[in-house]
Amino acid sequence: MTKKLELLIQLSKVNSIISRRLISHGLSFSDFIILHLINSSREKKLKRVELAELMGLTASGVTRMILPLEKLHILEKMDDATDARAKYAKLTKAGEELYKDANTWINLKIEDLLPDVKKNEINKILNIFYSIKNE
Amino acid sequence: MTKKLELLIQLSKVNSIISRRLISHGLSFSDFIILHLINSSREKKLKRVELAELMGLTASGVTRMILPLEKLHILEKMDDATDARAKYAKLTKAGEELYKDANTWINLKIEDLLPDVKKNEINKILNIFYSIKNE
DNA sequence: TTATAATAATTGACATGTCAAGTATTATAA
DNA sequence: TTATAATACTTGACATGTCAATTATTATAA
Repeated sequence: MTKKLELLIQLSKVNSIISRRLISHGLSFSDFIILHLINSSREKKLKRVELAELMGLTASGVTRMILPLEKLHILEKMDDATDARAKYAKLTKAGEELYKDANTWINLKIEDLLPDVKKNEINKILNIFYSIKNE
Repeated sequence: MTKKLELLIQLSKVNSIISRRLISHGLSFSDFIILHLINSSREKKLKRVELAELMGLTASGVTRMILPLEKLHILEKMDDATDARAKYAKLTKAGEELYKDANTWINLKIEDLLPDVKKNEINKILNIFYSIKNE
């Protein structure tokens, strides 16, 4: 078997494990990623297409992920001033609080999952990941 | 933001991209992984719990993944001689052919996705992945 | 301009899982 | 033995996506 295939199989396994273990404050790990990406963006708001690109999902998937977060008033819609097609998602006040709490908890949990990984190892892996383009 | 969180977010993204791009011969990448793990096992058969452990899924998820593959006669059930609870999944003749073809195609595609990754880099990443235990 | 193409988002139908509970069987401790 | 716990698997109800088609709007080329 090729090493690269083994790598992708283990990556899939790790992703499943991570997704099941990093659930907190009523948020799936994917939910948390959405909050995190919005909070980290320059203007604290992101369009569906931007989230889709950042997460490697389809725009459709993002629409479906965002919907329940809006219902729970964790995210809110915002129109784009110059493009009537686009809709931004941004954190509500409650969303910001929730994100802060979840972020603290998740980072502790991650330290637990990956205790001995060196920063330069992480950077090497990230460079490989960044090289994988979405089509 | 912590580097480790960034790593897990990118891992999730890469997993999504991989899952959408490595579809072949009517098999999802997860389907292919099942076939691959069975084919790579010593006795060319695996129980649901074994597959679940190897893939980082729940036994329930494995049951649901295997069902359509059995319907298509790609996999077949086998009873365990010494434990009436257990059911093995093994490749049918058609399943073996399908696996061979998909394996060739997928390895080419992977070479495309990860052209410049060195073997020793892969081994380092694998060691990190192997250290992440499923509870 | 104005027709044509491209982009942003959503929707219906479905795939691929999870979790909690249930069934059947096997292992263990009294 | 035999009651109790543990294991292997499945199922109902639901979450989290995909793909293909559709609507609305914006960009581009003639």
